[in-house]
Amino acid sequence: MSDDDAGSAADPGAELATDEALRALAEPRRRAILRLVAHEELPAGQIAEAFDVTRTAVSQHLSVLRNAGLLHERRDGTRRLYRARPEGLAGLQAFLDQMWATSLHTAARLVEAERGITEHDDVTAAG
Amino acid sequence: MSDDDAGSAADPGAELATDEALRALAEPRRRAILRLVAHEELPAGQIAEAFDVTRTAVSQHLSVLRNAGLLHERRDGTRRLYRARPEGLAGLQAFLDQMWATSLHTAARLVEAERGITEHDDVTAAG
DNA sequence: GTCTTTCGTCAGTTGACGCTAACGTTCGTC
DNA sequence: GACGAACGTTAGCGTCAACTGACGAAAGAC
Repeated sequence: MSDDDAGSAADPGAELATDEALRALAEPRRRAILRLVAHEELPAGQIAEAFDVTRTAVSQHLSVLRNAGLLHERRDGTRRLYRARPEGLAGLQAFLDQMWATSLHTAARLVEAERGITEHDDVTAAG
Repeated sequence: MSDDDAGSAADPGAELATDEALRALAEPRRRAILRLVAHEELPAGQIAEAFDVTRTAVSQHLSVLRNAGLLHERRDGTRRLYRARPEGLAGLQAFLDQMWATSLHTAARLVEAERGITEHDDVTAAG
């Protein structure tokens, strides 16, 4: 908490959750897994069969996704059924919405300011 | 394009753009930079001063963000002014929206199916 | 109790990424 | 033309993350 944290978010807790979710989604294979279990609930083995990597790799991906709050796990005997967890995306939605609104507002403001310069009008409206 | 691409998106081009944007946003410092230039247009040097890493590191982050389409660059003499580019987030918005809708729909469907099992009623409504 | 199935976890290796330091480039000034 | 300022780029290094193979744990079948 010094002069280092330049663009800090309003809620640090939400930022941490967003960080995990973002890091989890940054991997293409994890996004593929998420898309797979977004359509239907599937056991780990069946998810692993959909890719040409080992079960181990898929299992680790599932752990990352689950820790990020993006996956819902349900036990069924020896099997573990997974499905996407919509709530896990809420933080990202909020992050993107705020970023979108802020940058759009700034862009509009800059365009207006530049138009004021190029047209060389009186800038009584500004301020 | 074999049995490997399990959860392929509808538009492969959009997927590539989403991948770059997601990888760019996975880094906390890059998100901080993006938040910084979302509020106002800033030269590279001033952005670098906001963090306790070298100009080089910040410059590389700026490159990543720019290549991901998340940043707008404008020359002003020797200076280069940066601001967030809202359009770059559009692909992510679409990705999240679709994922959200699909997983929500699936979750509702599964709940309904399980309710049909537990209540053991006639399932004439299903289908 | 024993065996099989399903799945997670633990070392170990390899590739990717972020950081620093040094150098090159472009622009403005005198 | 020479100099300084503002940035980008490259090479090298350390670290983290993804992958594989081997092992362990939990649940059902016999």
